[in-house]
Amino acid sequence: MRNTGVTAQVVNAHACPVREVLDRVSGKWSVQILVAAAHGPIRFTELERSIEGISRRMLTLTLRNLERDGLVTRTVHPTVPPKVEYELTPVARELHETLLRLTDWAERNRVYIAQARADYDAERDPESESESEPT
Amino acid sequence: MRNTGVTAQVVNAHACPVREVLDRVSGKWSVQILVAAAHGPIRFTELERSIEGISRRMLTLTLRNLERDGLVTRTVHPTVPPKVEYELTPVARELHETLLRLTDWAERNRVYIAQARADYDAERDPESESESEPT
DNA sequence: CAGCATCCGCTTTGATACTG
DNA sequence: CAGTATCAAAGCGGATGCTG
Repeated sequence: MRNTGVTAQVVNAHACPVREVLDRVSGKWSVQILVAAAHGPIRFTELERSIEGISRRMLTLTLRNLERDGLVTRTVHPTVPPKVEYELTPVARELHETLLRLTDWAERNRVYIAQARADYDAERDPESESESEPT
Repeated sequence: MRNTGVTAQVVNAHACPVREVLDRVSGKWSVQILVAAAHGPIRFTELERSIEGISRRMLTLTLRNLERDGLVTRTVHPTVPPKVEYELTPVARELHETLLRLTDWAERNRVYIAQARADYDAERDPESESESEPT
């Protein structure tokens, strides 16, 4: 995320932006957060619970990065029990749309990929799969 | 890449496929390779040189994963100096198309994001930027 | 409730050297 | 040419404990 360094810049102009996106989205939780927040303003704890596997630390860190990149807005309500809401920015909503295309691709080819993996693994380690017929 | 574990599955059905894609593409070099190979069959060394920052090890590993997922085909030409060519599968080409959308998003909003970052950083560390006016 | 700081470990990556 | 094997370094993520 933070530092791709020189390596990313040697590739064509095609790849650079791709890397940019990826670096911004490749975080283990970034996308989940984006998805969770896509429905509208959401509180810290809400996020924490809807993603669940995430730790507080990661939620905070990722949120910060997202905020830094102008993808989410952070609104603090100075109430007695603190209340902070996060919301996607228009730019992030666009990204979310794009992410949906990827989702679509994943869904359409999920079986293909699973199969490819199975085949590949079966050939490399036939021992663990007695029911297949390599030859 | 290989193991997202339980954490990925607790999120909605929306996010799962996203994670799948991400896990498959989030590798530091996966996308570059996909892009580099999108032009047609390409040899190992060609890839190594066109991506440049990549190490042999990483190129091999990433290529293997891509192959395992059925995203690239590996063709070995049994010639005296070994010749191996990699090519995207139709499925990978589709992914590549989708990646292009992301690229597009990145290009369209690159400035916005850079600005957002600058602003954010300026507010957190005004010291290093004397020319801005925090207040 | 929301968030930060610290420590700690696993995974990923890189450097280097060797082989069919 | 196209890998593979090994080793060490780095980054990322998790657990825990402490605040406003």
